[in-house]
Amino acid sequence: MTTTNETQGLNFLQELIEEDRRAGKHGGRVLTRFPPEPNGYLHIGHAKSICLNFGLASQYGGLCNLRFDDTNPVTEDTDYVESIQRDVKWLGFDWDDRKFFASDYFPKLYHFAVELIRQGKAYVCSLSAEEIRAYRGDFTTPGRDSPYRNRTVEENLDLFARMRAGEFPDGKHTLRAKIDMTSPNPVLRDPPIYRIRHAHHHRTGEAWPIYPLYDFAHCLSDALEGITHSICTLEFENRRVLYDWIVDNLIRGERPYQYEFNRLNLNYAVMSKRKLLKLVTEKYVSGWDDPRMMTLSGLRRRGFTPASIRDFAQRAGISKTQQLIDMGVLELCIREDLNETAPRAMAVLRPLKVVLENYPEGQVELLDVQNHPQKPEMGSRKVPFSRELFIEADDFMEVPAKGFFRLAPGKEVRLRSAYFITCKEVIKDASGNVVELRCTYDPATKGGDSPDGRKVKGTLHWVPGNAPTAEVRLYDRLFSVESPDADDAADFTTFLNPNSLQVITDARVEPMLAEVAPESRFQFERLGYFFADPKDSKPGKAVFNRTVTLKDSWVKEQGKQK
RNA sequence: UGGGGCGUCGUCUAAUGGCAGGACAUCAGACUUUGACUCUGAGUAUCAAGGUUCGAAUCCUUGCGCCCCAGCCA
Repeated sequence: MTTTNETQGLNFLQELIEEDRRAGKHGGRVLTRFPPEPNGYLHIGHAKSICLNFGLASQYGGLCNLRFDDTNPVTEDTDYVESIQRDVKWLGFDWDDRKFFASDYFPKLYHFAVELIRQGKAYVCSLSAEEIRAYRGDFTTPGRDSPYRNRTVEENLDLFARMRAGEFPDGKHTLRAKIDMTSPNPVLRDPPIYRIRHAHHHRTGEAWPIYPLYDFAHCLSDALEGITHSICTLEFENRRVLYDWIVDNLIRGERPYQYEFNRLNLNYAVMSKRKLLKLVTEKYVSGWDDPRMMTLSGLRRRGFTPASIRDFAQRAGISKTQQLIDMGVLELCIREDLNETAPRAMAVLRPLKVVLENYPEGQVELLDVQNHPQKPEMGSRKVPFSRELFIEADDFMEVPAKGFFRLAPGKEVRLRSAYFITCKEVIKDASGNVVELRCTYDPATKGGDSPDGRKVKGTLHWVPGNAPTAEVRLYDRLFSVESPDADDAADFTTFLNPNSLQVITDARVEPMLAEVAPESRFQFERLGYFFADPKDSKPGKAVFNRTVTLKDSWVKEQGKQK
């Protein structure tokens, strides 16, 4: 899955693991983990981490655990646990029976904490949250010791036991690691490792009134599972010394090590869970699986394939520099996949009626149309052709622009796999809108080839005049600026793209498309790749989501002419 | 401001003291029954200044810029 491109070197983590294996570290073993907190849905950035952790493991003959980092009961929920598993599986990865929860380790973590107290390296602090903050100092001024720092081991043991017993209200005490209040790294200024929280936990219920904090729980969970390489993102870099301090004090022998790589950012999108949550709860989008969301469930509903996302993660790459990937890369990945696999079909988004004046009234021909121009093995289908049809309104210009080689008065074009037609007359309504084209067809060009060898520049897609309708949802990037969250002053929602969703309820589609099963993928020729919506599409009432457009050098050309 | 990290084409990523390469994007062209796909070609980069060296993106020094850290979130 993570195949190393031959022209590329190894990334720094692959190098590091290879060095470790050469040196016989961990006995040559590789065990990684993907550690989501179940407080939101997975997004494309998580996909990079999943591909990395599972990919590295499989590349080096190891395994990757799925571990829910569920140490904060107030934000976490089983719905999230389920969505995360669904998404990881969908992406194509398997944790077998290695599904773990940090909450499974609560008893062991509690004993580790007691052990730390016994070593004189942790104490119960009775400062309030505000006081702790005040005592911590800031970047330039060192912190001051808590007045509770020198409680005896016995007193700490007693207090911690009573915290665990639920004797104290939230916030009354914390258990803190006793490290160094003057450290230049604020992470080491006696960080709290347990807090009192009388809350319902999605798995342990009311069993625990105290919960470990990330820094304490994560490294020890890694150690308990025998993780060798604990890979996280760059913002955890300053915490590595604390990771090491805890592990060094509590784990003997084989131990995990933390390494950091760059988080993936995409332009014209937001990636933080907090912001995605806000989009959902404040209804800027229809839900976590809104096809405009860069969540895995959103991308899935948009029509992205797991392979395209894996390819994307591979192309993004791993390093330690800030990464802002161009949306074009994601689009390339899905186009490349779907170009190979998606059968072609014809749909007209903005129908313009065409009447073929010389085509016999009442006649219907079933024309044979290829399902894929480069893949005859994908077969063909029949599309009914008759006197009345629809073409795309955009494919006609009464006064053709320079370089426009579609239909215009007096001009001849090809209808895909059908006939050459020539526009004879333009019919308008009272307000001057073009409502119908009167054309003639050349019976000798059946199938789209002219026996006399005359060429035609444009080929248009079409549907029969009695074509069924379908709903089509056109999606565009959710934000109109490259970095919606770069501006601290303005809320990111002010940069939402007002045109990110356009719903067409009366598109006309070739008959076969109206009966398609949900989750079918097609290329609508000349328009883009479309996906029958998993929730809303039904045979007889089709709803298509546009996954991505085709590249369009005509709109680009028009842009240049302006 | 103290600490931690990072600076290579517009973007992402290689080159591990020895020809700055690849991908995306861009531009030009070929092909085309999808203005798609495919193919061909082009331009574009080592943050800066010094130093070490036969030779520096790589090593050293100084400077500059960007990111992260002052939750009882992860």
